[in-house]
Amino acid sequence: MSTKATKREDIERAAIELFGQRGFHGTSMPELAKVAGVGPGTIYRHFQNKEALVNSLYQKWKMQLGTEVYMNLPMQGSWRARFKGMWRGLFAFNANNPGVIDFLDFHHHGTYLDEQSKMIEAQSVTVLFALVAGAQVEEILVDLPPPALLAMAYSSFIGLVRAEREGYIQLDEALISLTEERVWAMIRR
Amino acid sequence: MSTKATKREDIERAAIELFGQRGFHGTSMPELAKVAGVGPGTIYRHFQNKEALVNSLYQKWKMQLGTEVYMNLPMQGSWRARFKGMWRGLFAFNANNPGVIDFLDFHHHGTYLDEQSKMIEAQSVTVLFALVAGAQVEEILVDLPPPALLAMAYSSFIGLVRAEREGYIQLDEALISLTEERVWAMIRR
Amino acid sequence: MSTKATKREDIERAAIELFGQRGFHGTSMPELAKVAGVGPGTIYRHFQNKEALVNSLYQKWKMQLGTEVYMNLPMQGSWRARFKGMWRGLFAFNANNPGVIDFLDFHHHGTYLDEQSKMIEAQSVTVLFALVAGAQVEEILVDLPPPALLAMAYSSFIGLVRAEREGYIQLDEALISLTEERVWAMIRR
Amino acid sequence: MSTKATKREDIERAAIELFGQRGFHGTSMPELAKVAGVGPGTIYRHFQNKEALVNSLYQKWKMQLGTEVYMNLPMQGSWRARFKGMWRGLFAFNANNPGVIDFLDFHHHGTYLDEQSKMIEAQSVTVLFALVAGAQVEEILVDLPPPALLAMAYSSFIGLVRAEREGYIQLDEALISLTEERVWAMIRR
DNA sequence: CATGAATGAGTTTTCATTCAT
DNA sequence: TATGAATGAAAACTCATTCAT
Repeated sequence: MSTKATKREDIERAAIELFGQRGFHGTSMPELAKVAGVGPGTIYRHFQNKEALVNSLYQKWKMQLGTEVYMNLPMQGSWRARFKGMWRGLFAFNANNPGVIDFLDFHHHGTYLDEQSKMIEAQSVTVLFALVAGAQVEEILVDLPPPALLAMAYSSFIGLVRAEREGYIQLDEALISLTEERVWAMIRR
Repeated sequence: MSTKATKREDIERAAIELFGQRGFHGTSMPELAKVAGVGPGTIYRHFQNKEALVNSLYQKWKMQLGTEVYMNLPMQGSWRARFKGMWRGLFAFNANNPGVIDFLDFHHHGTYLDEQSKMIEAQSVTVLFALVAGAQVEEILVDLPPPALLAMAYSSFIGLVRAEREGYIQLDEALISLTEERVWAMIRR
Repeated sequence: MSTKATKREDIERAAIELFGQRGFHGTSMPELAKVAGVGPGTIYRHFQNKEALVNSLYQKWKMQLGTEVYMNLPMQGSWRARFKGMWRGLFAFNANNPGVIDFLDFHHHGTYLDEQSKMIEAQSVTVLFALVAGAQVEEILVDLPPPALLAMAYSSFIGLVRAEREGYIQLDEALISLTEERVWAMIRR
Repeated sequence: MSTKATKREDIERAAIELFGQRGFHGTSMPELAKVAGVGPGTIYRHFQNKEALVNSLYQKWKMQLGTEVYMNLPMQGSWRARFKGMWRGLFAFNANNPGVIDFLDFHHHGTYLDEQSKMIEAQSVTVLFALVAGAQVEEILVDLPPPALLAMAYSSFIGLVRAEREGYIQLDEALISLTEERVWAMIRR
């Protein structure tokens, strides 16, 4: 566990937190450095500049989210089981990586995202569209445009995470389970 | 149609557009002035400063949204009819005031929102919680914490608006009707 | 008494007051217009610009001060009587034209004074130097460099005016008379 | 001799010079930075803003002036000796800290002075009033209101400093001594 | 490698001045 | 002639980035 690795992680943690709360332009580098417990100059030993920092984080976590959620998705079970896996995977990811969902959602359409970030975003969307379309072919999911279906389901997740962050609810096992049932009721045929 | 009113409206339109797309800190005043077609100094004849501008818009539109959606809400009809009214009202509002939903959602948790803005936000949330709780007492809506139920439903709306803005879907009458059915399926007992 | 004359006078009065209190750069034209009770544009119908306004006032009052003080200066009396006349003349001028002494003193060395203003300033100084030198030749005044003698005497006047403006003293007949005696004691041989 | 201390001192020197010559509002920060030989942003690393800068300087030098002049004031000598000490102390201060007297006099009544600055000003005035009143009780000084006496004496000092700055006189030992005699003649009973 | 003082380009904001009414 | 809304150049101030230590 070298010092470099630790400092870099401190910076990344602080960046997720501040970018997720105040946004990219609302977060200054000296502020970020202070929260990370490093000097402003140190950030530039690990990231070329502010844009490189957001993009690095966006790509890392967008891919991480995809990976973790897919790992929770049983490939041979029923569609219902798969959805259950995804839903639980999303909340597990959020619980294990606090602030990351906010960060990803906030920076979703930033003008500072580079080609790589946009590509990863587009790919993950494409994969999900295909998944939904597949379930529709099998007459499992309701027959709406996949982007609409996905938007409603994923936004529901986002909304619940936000509601918890704002202190309105507590996302425990029971609530995750209940909400999973309701969202399934929304999207299933 | 005085010049003053027109300039102020131009500024407000440009601010809704740019703040909604790039955020508060991501929008510069000269940029905003250019889009509004006025000189930078002119903005300050109508709004004390940048913060006063966002807050003015936030308050105006948050209240407008509440008013318009409630006006579409039949007070003596069934709960189902009421929900249908609200859902249609939300999309009508979005269609009539493009960009405003994005603006309100983006600035929802800004550190630059003043007390007045936070109060309006809190009030609108309180009213909706009460509405949901009422429907739960009558065993119409599913028995989840009202904030959770509301978060899922409202976020679904937000998600659909975003999906349209990003070009994935077209929010026509048919789709609004279908999504209304699906969201109702999610929240009803 | 045309409207124009009145407005111009209102502007001049406001300018003397504000320039004398906050200085040239510390006074804004809209502010000045408000105190004068006119629109900002109106000032520019009477004065080419802000600099022309100060210079006009500086020249007018510097000359007026010279004239009034000289009119109180008996040409055939004793030097003592002449000084008494000047001293009384200065305070009479200050009483009749409140704020003007502050204005003249404040703007004494402004970079915005034009050639004409500087010439009037220089002339009035030259005349006074000659007067002092004359009294020294007659062995009436103490033998210091005229600028030094003048600086001490005139500054004493300024100091008294300031002290009254700040509320420390009341410049009534008695005090003017007493201070005249003391300043004469300072400068006489 | 750290770089930080030097830069801060450069800024303070430039500020005394420019504020003393052109006034607070007549001096721009970039201009000040250029004279100080630093970047505009550097000023803000040492002073919160322009007002904090003037106030810091005003307080520092007002107190320094008081201290230095009092140190030259023999406590057991005659009143005459005390006055001589003060008068010499004032000119010594002016010679050692060129521009500071102009700065203090110019900013004496600025609207940008904060409570702390006004308090220091008020305190120094109060102390001097008491000193004068004490000398009057002992029938040393002439019986005028202390503020009037003080105004005349201190203004004479200011007038002499200004006259030198404008090139009319040279404040050498001899002239300081002679003016001291004349001012004493003015204020003594 | 890490730092943080220094920088200057860019931001928010002010204000002298203009000009359509 | 008087106005005041509008302007844009210039002011105060911020902050991403650099570089000497």
